[in-house]
Amino acid sequence: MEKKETVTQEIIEAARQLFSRYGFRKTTMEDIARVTRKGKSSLYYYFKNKEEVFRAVIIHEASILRKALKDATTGISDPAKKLEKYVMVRMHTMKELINYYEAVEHEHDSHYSFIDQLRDQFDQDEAEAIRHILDEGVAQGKFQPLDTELAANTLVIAMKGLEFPLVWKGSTENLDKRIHKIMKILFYGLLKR
Amino acid sequence: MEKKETVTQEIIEAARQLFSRYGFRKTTMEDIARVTRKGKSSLYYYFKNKEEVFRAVIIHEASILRKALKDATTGISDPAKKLEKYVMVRMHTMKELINYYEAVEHEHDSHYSFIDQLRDQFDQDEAEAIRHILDEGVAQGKFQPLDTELAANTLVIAMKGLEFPLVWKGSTENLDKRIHKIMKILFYGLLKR
DNA sequence: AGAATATTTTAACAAAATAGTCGAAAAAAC
DNA sequence: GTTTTTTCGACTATTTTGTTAAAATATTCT
Repeated sequence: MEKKETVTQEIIEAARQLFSRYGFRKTTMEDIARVTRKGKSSLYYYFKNKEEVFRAVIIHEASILRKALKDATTGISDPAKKLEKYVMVRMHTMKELINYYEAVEHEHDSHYSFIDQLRDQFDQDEAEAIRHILDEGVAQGKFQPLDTELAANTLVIAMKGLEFPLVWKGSTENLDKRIHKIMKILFYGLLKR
Repeated sequence: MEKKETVTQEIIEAARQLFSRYGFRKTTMEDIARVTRKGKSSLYYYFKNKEEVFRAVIIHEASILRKALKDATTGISDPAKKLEKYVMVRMHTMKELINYYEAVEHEHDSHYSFIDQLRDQFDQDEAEAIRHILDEGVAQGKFQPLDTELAANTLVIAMKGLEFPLVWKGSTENLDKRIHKIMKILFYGLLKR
């Protein structure tokens, strides 16, 4: 009945911890089983395979991120501030997810195309969310009239560009400064006046 | 010549990072090789096996800890403050070494007796260092006369007792409070007056 | 109760990963 | 140019790991 759903969630939570700490490769089904206090085989009653567990975790995390972004920006009316807040939260949250990244980026060669699929989906959603903010800005006469779809895509690419150094050095101050700098450049080209 | 020593140190440093992040089990020789930009086989020119690398790392860390303790306490003349500082630094540094712990504690059953050896040696050194501080306190008339050897051993055991909850929750504030509390209790039973 | 269904465990196995070996090539020292 | 030191790739043996199927156990329903 609902038991299955509960256990599924427990497994996802356990897997989330492990994946985020050790990455996909170094996390074994046995690790997950141990944390959930189950036999390794029992996991296969809830998930078809390891990849499915990973997919579930990623989707779960993505929804968390989406909610965080929504919560952080809903109160803000000024589009510029909203955009900056969005980028800020997005980058900081993404900082927690580096290990998934690493797990994914490195063995990108082989058969992990489902990740690319998820990523593309997420990028698309993100571009749309940003475009919405940009449209708002244009409608309010705060932003210059522009191709918001193109601009949104550009911003997504820029954020992805910022992610890579994030993997290397975990210094939060530098990240904030970098974000601020880029946002400022962006705004001075974007804002009317 | 000295090249060998240099490379050995580089390997130890790389292994240190990896072991502390992933633990003994999840760190592979290939991981270490990758970080040091060497072929996996090359490592065996410097170390007999994985266990040897681990041993070298542990020994290195132990010496670091010893130095940190010495540096932190040498300037302090008041034995009570010195003792508190010692415990504080020791616990906080130990916090970084949890992953070694995990790596060791879990597969304690099998052939890792060399760890116990190292641990015993370290405990002994520690007890001696603490006893020295206690002796000083007694000599200065700040501490009640007491069996300093017994007291030192007790303190070592107390610190080890504090380590376990440390594995569970990483909250630094709670740790500080707990340490403070214990130290206070200890001092009120220890200090003259 | 016992039948039907849901969940867990056991045992097994193939494929992948991993620790460790060896000899030969490269590089460095002499 | 010979010797010594260092690196590396190919190979092997062993262990780990993902996955499956069937048996065992627990839970729910009638």
